[in-house]
Amino acid sequence: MIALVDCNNFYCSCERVFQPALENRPVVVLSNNDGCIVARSAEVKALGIAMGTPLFKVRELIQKHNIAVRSSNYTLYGDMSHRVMRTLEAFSPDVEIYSIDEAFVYLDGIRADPYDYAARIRATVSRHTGIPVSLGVGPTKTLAKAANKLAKRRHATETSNSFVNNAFLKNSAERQADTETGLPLDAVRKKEESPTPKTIHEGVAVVNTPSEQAQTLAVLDVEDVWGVGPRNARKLRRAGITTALLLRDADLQWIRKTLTVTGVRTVLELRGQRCFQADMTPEPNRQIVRSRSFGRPVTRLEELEQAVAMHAGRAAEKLRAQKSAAGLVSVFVMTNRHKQGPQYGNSATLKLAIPSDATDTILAAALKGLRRIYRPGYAFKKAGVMLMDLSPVAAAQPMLFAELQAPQSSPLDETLDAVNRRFGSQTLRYAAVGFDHPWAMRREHRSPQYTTQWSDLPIVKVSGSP
DNA sequence: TCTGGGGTCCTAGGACCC
DNA sequence: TCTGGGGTCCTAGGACCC
Repeated sequence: MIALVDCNNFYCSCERVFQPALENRPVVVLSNNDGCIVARSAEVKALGIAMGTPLFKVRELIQKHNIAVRSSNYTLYGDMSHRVMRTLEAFSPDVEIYSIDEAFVYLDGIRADPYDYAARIRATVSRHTGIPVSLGVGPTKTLAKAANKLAKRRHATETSNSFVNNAFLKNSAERQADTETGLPLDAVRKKEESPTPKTIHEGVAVVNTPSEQAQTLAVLDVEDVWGVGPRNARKLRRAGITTALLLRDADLQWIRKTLTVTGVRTVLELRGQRCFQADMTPEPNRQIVRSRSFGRPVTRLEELEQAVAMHAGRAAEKLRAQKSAAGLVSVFVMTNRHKQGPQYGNSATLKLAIPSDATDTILAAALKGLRRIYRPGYAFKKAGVMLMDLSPVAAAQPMLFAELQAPQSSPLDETLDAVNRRFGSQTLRYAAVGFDHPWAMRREHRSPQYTTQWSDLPIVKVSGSP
């Protein structure tokens, strides 16, 4: 069996751990530049604010419901994620970290009852980190994902009842029935009690026996299946496949034709056959991208150069961290497509004579590319650097006639990385990055870096003490 | 005023090889 | 008059994930 552990509203939960006053308040966390809402507490979801909504569109709702707003604080979230993952590793030798807030925990060889074990994991993560998690357990990754959806619904029912209109808890069939019958929500909720009382409770769901599988998939909308995106969901719905159960039982030939092999794998996984293997030791990335929107429009080449130099430097750091060298350096700029006015976007890709991980080489290539694509008279919104054709440093292939004496790694970069690891990113940087960045990202609501900055440590006041 | 960032995999079609 | 068959590699674009 495989358990999918998913942190609930992860970024919001991180904020709450260090500011308990947020506990019973609706909370949102914003994307870079404070642009969109990328994380919502249960209360906010219940208000119907969608993932990815631009902040300026819901200003009034935020006022009205006293929603707490935070800029994203990736230093904090990254550290909290690490703590959660370390805790999980105590429960199984095989933990696959899938994203910042999710991990597959393999329970093969673990004797305990899966439900009890999952409940213990949940309680321990909560005690060690303060982060609430949901666990879905099933024989394949896709079924574990499905079980997790069920576990989350249950959890949400328990925590957000004061905000209700729990429309999002039910699948569309039930949503429909609900408006038709006009039944009070509580009555509706009783109808959807778990298949077997013990298998779904308190943020944990186990989907194992054939009947558990069928009952779970029957109440899951087809778009909620892992691997089915909005495009394919529309195709499936047009063909009458509206639930995960109908997808599971669909004709494989037809699926192959309509959704390619990716779809076939998903269907087989729903049938209990493992197609997505465990991946405990992730391969290095095949491509590295660093880009940011600007806090305000940028028109001058010099400012773009500083931004591109910064992205090139950070991309190179990431490259060195995974011990790769890049063969191709690409740079891109674009204007704001949401705005009136002349639009322009372009990219340039340069091939390095020898694959390199050196900041100076990559930075020089990126700036060269930028000067090639820059056009005056445009208000740029975003710039970025992309590294491709990556290979392990040890195996870097020089071109036949290139000079061979190029060093594999520069002592300068090694020092730069060491200093920045210790004193923080960008402590030491190339002069091309510059100093004042009026175009820098906006983060007006950022919380302190509680766990990674001495100066930001939370202070505990004991009552009665000064 | 204000609209994120970073990835992967698959396929079709073109270019090319013998 | 007649114009094969089989293969690889690369890339752009689409779809998905968080």
